[in-house]
Amino acid sequence: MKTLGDTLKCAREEKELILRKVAAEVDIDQSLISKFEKNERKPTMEQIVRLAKFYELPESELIINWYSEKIADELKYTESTSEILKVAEEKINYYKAQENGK
Amino acid sequence: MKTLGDTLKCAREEKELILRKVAAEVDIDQSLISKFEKNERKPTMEQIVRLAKFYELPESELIINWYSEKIADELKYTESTSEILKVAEEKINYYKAQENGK
DNA sequence: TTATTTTAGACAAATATTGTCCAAATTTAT
DNA sequence: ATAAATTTGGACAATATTTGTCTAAAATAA
Repeated sequence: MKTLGDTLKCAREEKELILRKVAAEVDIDQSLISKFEKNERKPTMEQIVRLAKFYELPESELIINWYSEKIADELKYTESTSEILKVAEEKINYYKAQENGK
Repeated sequence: MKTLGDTLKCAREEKELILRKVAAEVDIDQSLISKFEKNERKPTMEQIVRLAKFYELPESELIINWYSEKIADELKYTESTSEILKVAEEKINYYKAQENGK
């Protein structure tokens, strides 16, 4: 299972960059970036965008990983998760339909 | 689309109770309960449990609603939501499998 | 070993959530 | 219509959660 952290770490290793260097370029503390790679902290959306740009990764891939991990974290110790996700999707579709027909 | 707030309000009206009364019984400010019913605030899990008990509603129904609304809120203005949910489910299943085989 | 890179942990700063109160608005009853 | 009761909105303080920063320990490479 490839995590957001894995993706970021791979991207950095591909380019053979050290944390200090990336940190300077994207203006994020190197310790934070290390934690992103180890999934100990979640980047903010703005950080995601900057990292995607810097590593030349598709932003959408990172965002999908970001949200799905957030949700997985929330439901990790919960029952009826597939039911919850099913209902969540229904509600989202309902809200979005509302928005369009506004 | 039946919300958690709808469920709580219906339950209260079924029993013909006023907010003040419920508030006293479950020890939650009546203004808060009003907001729960209008989906302006989310109850905490503890409050969910107390309300379910008081109204004699299945706790799991409320919890499913609670989580699914939380997720729907998070994804309301996001793209690729069904992809996100799909990936989220995969990750959850992965984590849970890990837990069992620990 | 020494130098470099990565990681862990503590802590303050910034955000977000929650509970409480009160008065305005709404509804119901007289 | 007025008065009484109920519901609701909004402001604010209290709490909790998340985030950024720093420092030094741990790990890795030279």
